Amino acid sequence: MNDFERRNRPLFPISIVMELTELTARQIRYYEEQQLIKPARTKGKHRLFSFADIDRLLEIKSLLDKKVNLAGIKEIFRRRELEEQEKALMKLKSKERQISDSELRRKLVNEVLHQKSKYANSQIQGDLSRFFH
Amino acid sequence: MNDFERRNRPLFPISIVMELTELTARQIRYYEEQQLIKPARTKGKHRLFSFADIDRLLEIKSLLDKKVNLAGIKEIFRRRELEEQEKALMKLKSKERQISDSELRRKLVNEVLHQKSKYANSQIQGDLSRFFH
DNA sequence: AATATATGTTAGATTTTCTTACATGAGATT
DNA sequence: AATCTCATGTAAGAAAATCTAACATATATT
Repeated sequence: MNDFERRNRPLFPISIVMELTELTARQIRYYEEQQLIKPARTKGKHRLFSFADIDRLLEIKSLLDKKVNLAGIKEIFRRRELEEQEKALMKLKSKERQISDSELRRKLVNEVLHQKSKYANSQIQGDLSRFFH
Repeated sequence: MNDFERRNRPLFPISIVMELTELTARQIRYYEEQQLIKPARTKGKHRLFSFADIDRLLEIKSLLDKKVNLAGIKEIFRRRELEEQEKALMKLKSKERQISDSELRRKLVNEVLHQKSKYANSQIQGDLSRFFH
């Protein structure tokens, strides 16, 4: 289980989340209705919250304190997610570059080891060849 | 909130603990009956488990796999708790010793600063006193 | 004044958990 | 072999927790 899975694993019933966040059930459900959080559900439709959900709720609370309305909070979250996607993409690309770099290096080493250099048939080799055999 | 409080905070309903430990409700309740765990309760008597409880349950499971019976597991837990109490005591004592050491140091410094040294009225001071005032 | 937003409250239905009691399979004991 | 003990399964009925939906309301916005 990686960090992402640990943070997003559904674990907590609403009663515990109420305690941890000092929000009412009504507030929590309303924020879900407004799509600021998407807690998991049991088979019986009871909500199950993750650590990530709780963090979000705490942030919602703090932003509401700063008079940001729910639309604003939603937008803030949306932007952060875009940023994070962006970052993930950059990371992926950088990994791809790394891979192709190392691939390139591997090929070059291979060529050198097997004398498949571009210059294998070049003037230079021709020029030097008289010193061999 | 310190580490102890974090590990012992009642958070999880039995359904989640069942998932995390792969134990049945019957098993979990039975282990409680045998006093191997003591989960907290809500006002309405529903069990609430902490991270520490979950760790214990996983250990119970692993020991049962090794054919240790519940009495054995209980004894193992009891011994570990005694050891831990022991350690906590040693730590406390060492802290006390530290405190009395620093107290002693403070007093010595105080004495030196205020010329309350044993030697304040010694020959030596008497000898040097003629060079002053 | 009318509207929108965020939250409170209540009611009835559904889900989850509780306790208690009886059942059972595998080993240990007689 | 019969009996006992231990750990677990299963079922029933009660109680607690959560759900959704609806209506209520205070404050801010238009």
